[in-house]
Amino acid sequence: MHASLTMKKIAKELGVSVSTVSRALQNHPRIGAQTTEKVQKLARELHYEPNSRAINFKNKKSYNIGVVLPYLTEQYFSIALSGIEETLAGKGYNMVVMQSRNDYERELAAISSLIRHGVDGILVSMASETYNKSHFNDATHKVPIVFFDRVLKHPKYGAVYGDITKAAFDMVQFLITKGHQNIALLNGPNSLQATTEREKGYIDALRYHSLAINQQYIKNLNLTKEDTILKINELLNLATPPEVILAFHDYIALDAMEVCKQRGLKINQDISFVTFSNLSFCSYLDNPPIATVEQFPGELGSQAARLLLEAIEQPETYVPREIVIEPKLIVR
Amino acid sequence: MHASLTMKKIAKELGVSVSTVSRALQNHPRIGAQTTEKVQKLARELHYEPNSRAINFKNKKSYNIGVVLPYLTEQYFSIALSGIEETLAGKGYNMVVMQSRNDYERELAAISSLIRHGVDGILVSMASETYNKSHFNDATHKVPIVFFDRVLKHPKYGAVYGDITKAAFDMVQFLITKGHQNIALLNGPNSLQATTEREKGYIDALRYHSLAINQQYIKNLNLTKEDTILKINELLNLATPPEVILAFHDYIALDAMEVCKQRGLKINQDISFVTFSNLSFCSYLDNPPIATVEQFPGELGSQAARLLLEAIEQPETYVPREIVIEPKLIVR
DNA sequence: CAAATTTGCGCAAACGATTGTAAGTACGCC
DNA sequence: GGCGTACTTACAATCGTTTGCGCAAATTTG
Repeated sequence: MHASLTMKKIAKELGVSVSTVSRALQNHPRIGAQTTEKVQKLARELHYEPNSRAINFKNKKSYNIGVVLPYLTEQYFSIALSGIEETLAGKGYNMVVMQSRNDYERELAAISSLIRHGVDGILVSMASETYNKSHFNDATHKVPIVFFDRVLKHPKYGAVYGDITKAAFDMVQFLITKGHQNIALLNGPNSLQATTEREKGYIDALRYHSLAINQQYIKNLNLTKEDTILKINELLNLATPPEVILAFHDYIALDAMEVCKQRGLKINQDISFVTFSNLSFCSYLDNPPIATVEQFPGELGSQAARLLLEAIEQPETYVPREIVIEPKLIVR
Repeated sequence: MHASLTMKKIAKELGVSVSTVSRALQNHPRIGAQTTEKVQKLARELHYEPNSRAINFKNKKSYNIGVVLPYLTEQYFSIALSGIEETLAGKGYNMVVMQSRNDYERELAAISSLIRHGVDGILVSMASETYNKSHFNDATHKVPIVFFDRVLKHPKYGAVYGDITKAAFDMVQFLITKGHQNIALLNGPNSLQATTEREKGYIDALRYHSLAINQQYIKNLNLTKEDTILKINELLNLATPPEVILAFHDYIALDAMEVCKQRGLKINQDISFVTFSNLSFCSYLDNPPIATVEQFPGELGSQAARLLLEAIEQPETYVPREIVIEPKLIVR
């Protein structure tokens, strides 16, 4: 492995100086044509490749971007990651990926590890358990940070996210116009901004259509399966159980559907579901959620990557800003 | 951002030399107690962090590992990636992820990009369209390569994979003991080693139980949905259509099931499915494949990462080797 | 033909940290 | 008091590349 071929060797071989080799390889005009040719020929023959570690050191850049997200195995995030990869690859950057597993400590460790490894910037989709946000503040003194999807809204950070309030509003409005009245909301954890916005859209739509708001229809989940089962049972045990359940995630809907089936309810007949994530496998279900919201995670990731690259490459003119991606209602 | 605090500044501030600062921060015994204390105190106050780019340069290491796999969005690979991340993080390494999208050119570009970015080693799960393998040979002159799952078996490379032949054998044997005779195989593309092995296990099991091998029951797919639909229709159009179909992937089974349903067949009644990947959402199906093979992708990734780290950290004693992970038959 | 300009190339510093070697001081011992 | 031994710290080289500057030789100009 690695004979460690440097410019020095090429220079010695040809009896010229290292600086001449360097300039010849860059086609610098101050180097003569024959010398340039001679150097490039030998470099090609020896398969010379510049030492990226030395170049990174000199340029104070690594061309690596850190990405911190809750779970790689969640399709939503892996699609976002795909979008990020695509955008970065086009600009010569690679991505270093770490999972927070929705854990604050891990998120902290991931960010500091990325900084220690010398990434040029960081894309973050926050862990649901992140209540203390000061580590982002510390980190941003070192490298620019852009949030995507699970964002921290603050003028200091760039952020790319979907308009959850509107998505929830549209969804509820769709259900109302379909004739539904008893619509429950299986919402996410309180720590996520999206949870608040989803609830707002839900309430706004009910108000807009002059329907009563039943607080018992609104449940916040903590992302564990037990809690989902608990909360769906609470809904089904109500005097007037909901006809439609708005689940913030496909997997939540699936778990809830299981409970319904066990209780003898027929999905899309006795009770229907709509969701907030459009995962590919749902189309294979016999009774899929009747509607869903496409949030374009790939686009989210891609835009966030673009924003971060701007922060890295034009730091003088860059102003952190927020980009909103319009979600789209999909009726099955 | 970045005031670029270096040892030089600390040294100047305290009127000592840079080397003293360096050694004081390492608690080197040659530096006096007060000096060490003084340096560390100031470093703490100024939030000094060593410049990782300079250290990477000096150590000729980046503590970054490249990972090239077909698709991030395939749950199987994202689980493997999770396993890789976990193992690497424990050893102070981060991972740089790239997708080949099963395309040879992209795989090539990914590997050379990783090398240019200075990763210390590369984990690869090969693209299905990779017929020419010479780029791996070129790359391994620069950094060690370890394959996982979709491996290239060659003494030069480490490799971690599942025993597909045994898995297929066990699966077919299970079906035979359940009384099935007409078992078809929807296999992967020819370019993948696993395809050959799966076919071998399938044939071995039939032979072992003295059953005839019907070549019409064996179909190789090219991973496009159209091809899957075409091949499943060919199977169903046979004079004696199969009772059970062994699909090499859950998504293939799902697409095939769709076709069956459209043709009025009842899943798990008129025709059954078994698969070779145990994706989480299948448990939510009303009629899931009756059996599947758990291949432990996380374990695969984790072991591959361990092997690669060995190649990187003990290059003198490292000998490339193959690690086989025993798959497990799961009956639903 | 001398002066001015261009052309071609090497020297050396720089990036930030590590580390072998040297050099200085203080101490104890005979 | 001189010398060996600790002890403490500084100097300088090094990793591989880039780049400003300077110095020759070649060429053009008046």
